[in-house]
Amino acid sequence: MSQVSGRRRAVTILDVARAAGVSRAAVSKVIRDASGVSPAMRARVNAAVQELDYRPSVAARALRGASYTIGLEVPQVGNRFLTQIVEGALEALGDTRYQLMIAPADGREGYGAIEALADRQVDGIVVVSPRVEARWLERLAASVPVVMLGRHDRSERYDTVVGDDTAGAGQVLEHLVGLGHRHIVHLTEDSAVTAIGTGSPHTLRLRAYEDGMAAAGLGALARVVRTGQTEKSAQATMRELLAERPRPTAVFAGHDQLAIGALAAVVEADAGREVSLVGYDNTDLAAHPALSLTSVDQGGPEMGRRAIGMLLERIGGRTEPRHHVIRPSLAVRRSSGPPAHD
Amino acid sequence: MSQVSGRRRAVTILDVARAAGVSRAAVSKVIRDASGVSPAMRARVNAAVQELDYRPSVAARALRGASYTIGLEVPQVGNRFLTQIVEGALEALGDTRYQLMIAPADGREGYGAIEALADRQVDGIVVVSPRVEARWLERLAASVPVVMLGRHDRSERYDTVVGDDTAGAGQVLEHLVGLGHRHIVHLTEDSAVTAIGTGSPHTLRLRAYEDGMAAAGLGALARVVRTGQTEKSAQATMRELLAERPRPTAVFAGHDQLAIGALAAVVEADAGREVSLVGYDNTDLAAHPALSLTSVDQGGPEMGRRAIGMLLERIGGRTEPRHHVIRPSLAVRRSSGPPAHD
DNA sequence: CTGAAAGCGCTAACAC
DNA sequence: GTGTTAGCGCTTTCAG
Repeated sequence: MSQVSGRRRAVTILDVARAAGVSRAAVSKVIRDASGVSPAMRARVNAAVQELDYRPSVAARALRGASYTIGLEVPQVGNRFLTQIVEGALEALGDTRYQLMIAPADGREGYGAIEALADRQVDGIVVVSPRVEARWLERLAASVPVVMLGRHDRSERYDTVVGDDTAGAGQVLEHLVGLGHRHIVHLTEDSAVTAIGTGSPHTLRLRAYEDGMAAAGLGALARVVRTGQTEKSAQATMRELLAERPRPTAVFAGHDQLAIGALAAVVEADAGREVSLVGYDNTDLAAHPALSLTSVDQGGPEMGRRAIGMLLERIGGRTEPRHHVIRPSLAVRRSSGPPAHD
Repeated sequence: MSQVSGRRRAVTILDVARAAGVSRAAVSKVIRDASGVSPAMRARVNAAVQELDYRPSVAARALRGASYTIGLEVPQVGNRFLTQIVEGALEALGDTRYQLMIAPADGREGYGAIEALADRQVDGIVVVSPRVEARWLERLAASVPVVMLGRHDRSERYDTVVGDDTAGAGQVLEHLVGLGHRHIVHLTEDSAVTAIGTGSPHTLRLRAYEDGMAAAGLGALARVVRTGQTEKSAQATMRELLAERPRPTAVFAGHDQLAIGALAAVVEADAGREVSLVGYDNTDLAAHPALSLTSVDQGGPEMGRRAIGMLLERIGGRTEPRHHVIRPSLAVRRSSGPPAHD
């Protein structure tokens, strides 16, 4: 009806049809460039579209078919690693007709953001939060193509893209042990994150840490310290570690955000030369010379690109699941070095 | 009809109505908790909703009325300042029934992301990119509530939230001049950004820089250096500045990302004590002890919160425009100090 | 090659 | 208080 609070009604396909003196169906064909339209009609319709500045309603389209929207659920907008994934995804979407929509799940627990995406009839969903039940995800995947990032358990219903967390953490351990460290602490998020079945990346990193310590004959020295998921809490936890005597000589953080928080405590205590620090994700910040954080690169942008690629394949009709594993590599920087005292 | 490539058809309101033995309208009323439903019916319907795991289609709803979606257009997903805005926005959306959807405009120029949002029938749009023509925005605002962030020119059609860039940059100049600096360079993005009418934040910061220099009797020493929008390019530009003799003693960067890039060059050259650096935005990184960057805080989260507040008011019916200005404050840290040699 | 008509899932009038 | 009905804007058979 009339405009709500002075809002203008949008131009519809009917307006265009009338202006061009053709049927709605004809307009529809032209804008989708479907076959079966004469050049003359195409020209008339296009002119009318231009003239009226017509834009098809995605909602109406979605009701019939596709919304040309890819949804990406992210647990935390501020997370640099996720940001890299998004950049890769955008790149892969490039000039397809699909638009990326990011639904932030910040704070609110549960599946709200993912459901919001599904409710909006997106054509495919990339899920990043690892705290999602596999069952639930399978149900979701029954109605819309899904690719899950960073989850190791495989499903018949959805695709996955993961880094090889075991290998990555293994490289860290080799590096630190190789430098001569023995008192190596693993700093990771509280157990909620490492307890999600065996599939969570952080669980695997934790296992690999324990295995690596054991393999180096340091099993008895292995020590896992939990902290919150923010930089601030990692900083606070690291302060406590630095107050201990003897101090651990190296800390392997579960991800860069924790590592960067820990680094803050190290800088405060001016203990840079005494304790080595290694992160995971090789966030762009890690390379900053003021931080120079040794970190495992697991190719965030590549993950994003791959995820989109798989989704587009699914949308295109593929039904067999695919699972892609990315090989990580360690970027060694100044935050790690030989222990000060042997 | 039947499922596309094995995809399950979603439960519709009709399924629920049948299961509950009532009409579709009744179901609709219950799920929107509109008035005029008996407790008994409400119970039956709710049971059926649970049973079938029914979720209303947002697309279908949008066709009639609201999509309960707020769109936020961001020019760059990796930008920490934008991230803060998003966090504020999420907070303000809290437990309203509105869902935030972020449309990243990364890279692609033009209004693609904003249009994508509008096409998807969002109930309101927050626009962050300052490179948008006022005209175009006014047209958009005629069909959907819009609030524009960081733009100084006022419109009758849309709301705005801005920091007082002139005051913020003024504080920086006072700070640096007060410390005794005379060779103060302003590092800002290439002219495309500072040339968008008089409304762009960066134009105002630039003006305030020039005015501040002049007011301090340093007009002749004023020097504006342009760089790209990435950390890397700021770093490269800063390297060149550091290679000059005499070096500038202070650099005021147009925003933290540039400042952080510049800081990388400073750290590389080990010139930390010789050149002061000030940023703008007071990004969370600025507070990190390894960077400790002096920066202007313009309340990103507050901007996000305010923007959402205004949008909800518009959606609620307000039609007169509102424009909100946030007072910035300077966070002084170790990156700025008195010049080494006078 | 073109147009008429049915219907996607939902809401809002309006009858009953 | 409850159900019927007419669309919202678009795509898609299916006749012509």
